[in-house]
Amino acid sequence: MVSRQFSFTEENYLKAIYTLSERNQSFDTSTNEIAERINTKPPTVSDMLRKLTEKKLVSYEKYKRVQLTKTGRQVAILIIRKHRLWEVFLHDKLQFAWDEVHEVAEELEHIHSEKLIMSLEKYLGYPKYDPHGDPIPSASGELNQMNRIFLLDMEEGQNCHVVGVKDSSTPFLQYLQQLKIGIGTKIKVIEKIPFDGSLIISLKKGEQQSVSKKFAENVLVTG
Amino acid sequence: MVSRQFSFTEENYLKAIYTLSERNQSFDTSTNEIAERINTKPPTVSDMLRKLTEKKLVSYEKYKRVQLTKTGRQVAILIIRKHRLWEVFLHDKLQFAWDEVHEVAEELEHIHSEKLIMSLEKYLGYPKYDPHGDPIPSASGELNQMNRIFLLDMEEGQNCHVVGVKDSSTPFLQYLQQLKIGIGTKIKVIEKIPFDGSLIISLKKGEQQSVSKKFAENVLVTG
DNA sequence: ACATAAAGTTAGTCTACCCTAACAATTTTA
DNA sequence: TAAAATTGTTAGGGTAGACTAACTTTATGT
Repeated sequence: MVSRQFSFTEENYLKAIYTLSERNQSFDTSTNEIAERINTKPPTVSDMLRKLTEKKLVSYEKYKRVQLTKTGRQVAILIIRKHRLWEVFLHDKLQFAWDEVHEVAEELEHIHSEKLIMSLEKYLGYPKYDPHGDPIPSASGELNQMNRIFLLDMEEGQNCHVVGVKDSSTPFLQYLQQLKIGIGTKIKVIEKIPFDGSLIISLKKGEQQSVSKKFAENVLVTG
Repeated sequence: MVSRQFSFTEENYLKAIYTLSERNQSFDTSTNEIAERINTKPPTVSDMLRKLTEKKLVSYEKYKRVQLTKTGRQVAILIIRKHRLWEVFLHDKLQFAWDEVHEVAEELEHIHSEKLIMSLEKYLGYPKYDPHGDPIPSASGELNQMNRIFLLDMEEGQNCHVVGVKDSSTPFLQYLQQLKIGIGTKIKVIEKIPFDGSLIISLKKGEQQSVSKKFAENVLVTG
């Protein structure tokens, strides 16, 4: 099995390549994108890509774009699994706020112990999603994507509940908290204003409020 | 406050120096002792000692013995605090066995987050001792030592309960498990055999058994 | 299309941490 | 107390991961 064999740094590269690849739906990424994401300079990334290529974790030819190999993707997904399980622990058990879990999980995700993560998962009750609504991969690396759409794409009169966010910056998460919107919050779309794309929504009986287009395109709900 | 400023490696050196210093009651230690404990070679230790001296974490002159400074000791104790709290977590919450907690805690102890460790401590109910019976330092670095003696030093007829072990090797911990002896187990010393130093003890009503001198000098009990 | 901009790589350094071989200081012991 | 043994340091070198400066390849724009 895949375990114990990669350095802290290598793991971070794999995770970055995975995340960046997922978002460009060409499923690949570039030297500069990686450099920016992990706060290094492009030459450092070039070096690491050579190394990861030798280890058959990425497929890469110089001056071209990078892609994870099957093995590389597997490793990346297991790190993300650990990251998200730790986020659940921090939020559910230690009462960390939505916007505080990420930073600590960045460190915890590198703890190498198969048994630890299996026990943690059991202890947390086999959660399917992390506090931001992102799905938690299974031990075998499967990731069950839910049918998620943006709040913006809901029709008037429809009900839904929040399952995640696109933007997970602190200001946005704090705004959500202020609006008392979190994972699981039920929302009904009352009206969509064509003029500026804003929405009038209600949270519980009677509590209506208006949210901007920008807000609505950063909230993920079940369709 | 002391936080975030030391590398994984530096933290391991400080912890090793602390532990070794405590056991030689001269409260200092030597290059070779450190090298052996952290599996490096003496020259590597020499280098690191120079570095730690510059950072005022140890007081040290070359060819002499090393001692932690007040700051150095404080840092070491906070790492030990983290180590032991994680051990409690692994044992109490994730059901890790006595002899499985140490290795994983070696990694977890280096997670840098004041808030994490304070929350964890609260979540665990402010435990005073880890699963091996070693005391957990407070956030301010105080360590309340209990009045512990070896089982060997008990008198015939006396009652006590187990609070820790001296040897924490896997074979010993597994033997303890087999004997159904753990932290908190109540023991009555029935008889001490002068010939070989072995003891006859009883755990509950009637369940008597014999344990060797070697065994009895590795079990810590309240006196 | 070809000059220029953008992206990516190579070359040469740097620091942290580790090593072996050789040497120096200290402690032990005859 | 002086030779031998132990302990500790210095010198020189290695690898991982980072950097800047200079160069090469690919993409872009009129």
